[in-house]
Amino acid sequence: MTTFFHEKKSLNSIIEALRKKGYKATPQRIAVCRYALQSPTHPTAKAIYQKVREEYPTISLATVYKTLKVLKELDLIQELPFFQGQTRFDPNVNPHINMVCLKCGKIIDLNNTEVGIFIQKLAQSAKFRLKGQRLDIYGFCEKCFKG
Amino acid sequence: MTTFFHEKKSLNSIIEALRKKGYKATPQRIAVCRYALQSPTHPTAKAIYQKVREEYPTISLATVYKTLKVLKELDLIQELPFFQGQTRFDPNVNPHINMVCLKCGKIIDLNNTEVGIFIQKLAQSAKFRLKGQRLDIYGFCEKCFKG
DNA sequence: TTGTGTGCAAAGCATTTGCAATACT
DNA sequence: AGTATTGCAAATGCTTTGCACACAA
Repeated sequence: MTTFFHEKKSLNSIIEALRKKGYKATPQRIAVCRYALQSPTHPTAKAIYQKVREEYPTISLATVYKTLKVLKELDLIQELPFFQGQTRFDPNVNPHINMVCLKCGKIIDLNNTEVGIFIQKLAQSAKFRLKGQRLDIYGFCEKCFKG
Repeated sequence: MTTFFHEKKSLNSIIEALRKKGYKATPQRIAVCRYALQSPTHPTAKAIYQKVREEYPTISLATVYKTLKVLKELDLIQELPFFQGQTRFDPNVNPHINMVCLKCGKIIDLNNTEVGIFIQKLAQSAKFRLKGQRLDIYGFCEKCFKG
């Protein structure tokens, strides 16, 4: 079974998760979370910054980076370093495939239930204690291939 | 079936591949190829530079980067951007799993024949024209988990 | 011989850090 | 009130680029 979208976290659960670990739920952090954790576009830090600045004009890029670091620590987000210093952030931390189009640059998540099982079996056979994964496929999406 | 090592390319075939595309087979390039294409350690550009400099003291980091760019273009190497600006280079361009140990930092290739078939099927079902892949699993290798 | 490649130094970027002022809890 | 966080500017580190000289074909 394959689906294309992941479950979005509620803001309240995020605020709770921050406080539980001793982090303060500042308006800047909440704004970054709102965008970073609910965007399906795998945004870069800069893209998050520019979006959040629309409603929070004084926020700095440094704050965005610091917040992303916290979200990573809380396991609410996954960092995906790409080529040319393009690091993207993925709020889907479950085993899934990032389908990366080499033409339009879009990244679509492929949430396939078999994926997790498959890598679990592989890890087990190599006596590897699995903690996370990053599964990218590169190529052309249907639209770009046809066009 | 799973194996841990990939077939190493001969230097002659590499020189041929360079010339065929109009690139000159300079001693610097050959030295970089010898290390980058035959190392199982997924070295960084800097590590390649330091290794090659042992026998070629005048080589510059810029030349290493330029050579790696050429090797990527010739599809002889895969670039793997990691966290904290750590970009590693993998001479194994066939579908395989990079088993990344979060403790010792070692990356071991898992060449499993099913992997390629599995992602091909997934791509097909999503009408995605597959060109390449990057499949990482993160966790602890047997040695680090036991110790 | 000719145009590509090398090596150096400088530039370009993404990300991180130090610190004084600010504001959550 | 007390301490973590913000925002700025500077620093860091990887990678790229421009250019004069060297060299592979």
